[in-house]
Amino acid sequence: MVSEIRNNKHCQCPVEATLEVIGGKWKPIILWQLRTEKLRFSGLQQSMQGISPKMLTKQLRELEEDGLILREVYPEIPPKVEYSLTEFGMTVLPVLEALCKWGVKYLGRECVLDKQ
Amino acid sequence: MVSEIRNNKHCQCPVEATLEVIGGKWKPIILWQLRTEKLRFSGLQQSMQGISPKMLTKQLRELEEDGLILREVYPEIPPKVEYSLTEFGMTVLPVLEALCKWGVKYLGRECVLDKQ
DNA sequence: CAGGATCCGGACCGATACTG
DNA sequence: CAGTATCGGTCCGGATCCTG
Repeated sequence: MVSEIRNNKHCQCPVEATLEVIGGKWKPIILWQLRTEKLRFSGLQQSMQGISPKMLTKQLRELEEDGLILREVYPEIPPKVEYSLTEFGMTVLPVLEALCKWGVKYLGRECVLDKQ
Repeated sequence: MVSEIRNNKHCQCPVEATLEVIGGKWKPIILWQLRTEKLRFSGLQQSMQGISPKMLTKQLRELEEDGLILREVYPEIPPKVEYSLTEFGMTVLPVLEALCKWGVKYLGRECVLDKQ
């Protein structure tokens, strides 16, 4: 199923595959929020300024399909759903940190250029 | 200029900024191709199965704006243009390798799942 | 050779309203 | 509370044709 999606998008290349998984607009933030704690849907929504429920749902489902996060539903009224990183999901954190580190360098460099 | 683009896309976050820079569909491949050698437009086009000239141009211009690659025009007829990595562009290679490494893990895991 | 111009479908993504 | 449904705008990216 997941591989079908991948194949549709011609993702033989590991780099592209990774970008498909974590490259979604909100996915890095979601993963980062879940790094230290389980969060509920509303918790995530609040911690991410202004994301629409539709988008949040979509990104969460994709991350779940890709095995990075776990979705736990508690059969209660009102409903309660908790999201957390899987073990595999945690393996992506160093990648995010690498991206972040380079991003800092890039943004800093950009400012220098702007001042010239 | 670059920062305006960035700001339009709300890129305060270093991770997102990085993804904007290298997240383009063909950009990782371009950067990877230029890792070891200068290449001409046609050379790049051949090494990347089926990219249209429009897209290649666009991605190259963006990478140039972001300071990752250098565009050298030789005033000849017929025209000759060579693309190469800048020093700054080389600093992104380890990031690509991190993405690649995790991608291999992800794709391998995916195959395992598919066989079950 | 290295692209620019144009057209177009579809994906991405936001806003809003509604529901079990 | 945790979503779904619907609408609509923007942009990505491919195909095709054209040019200095």
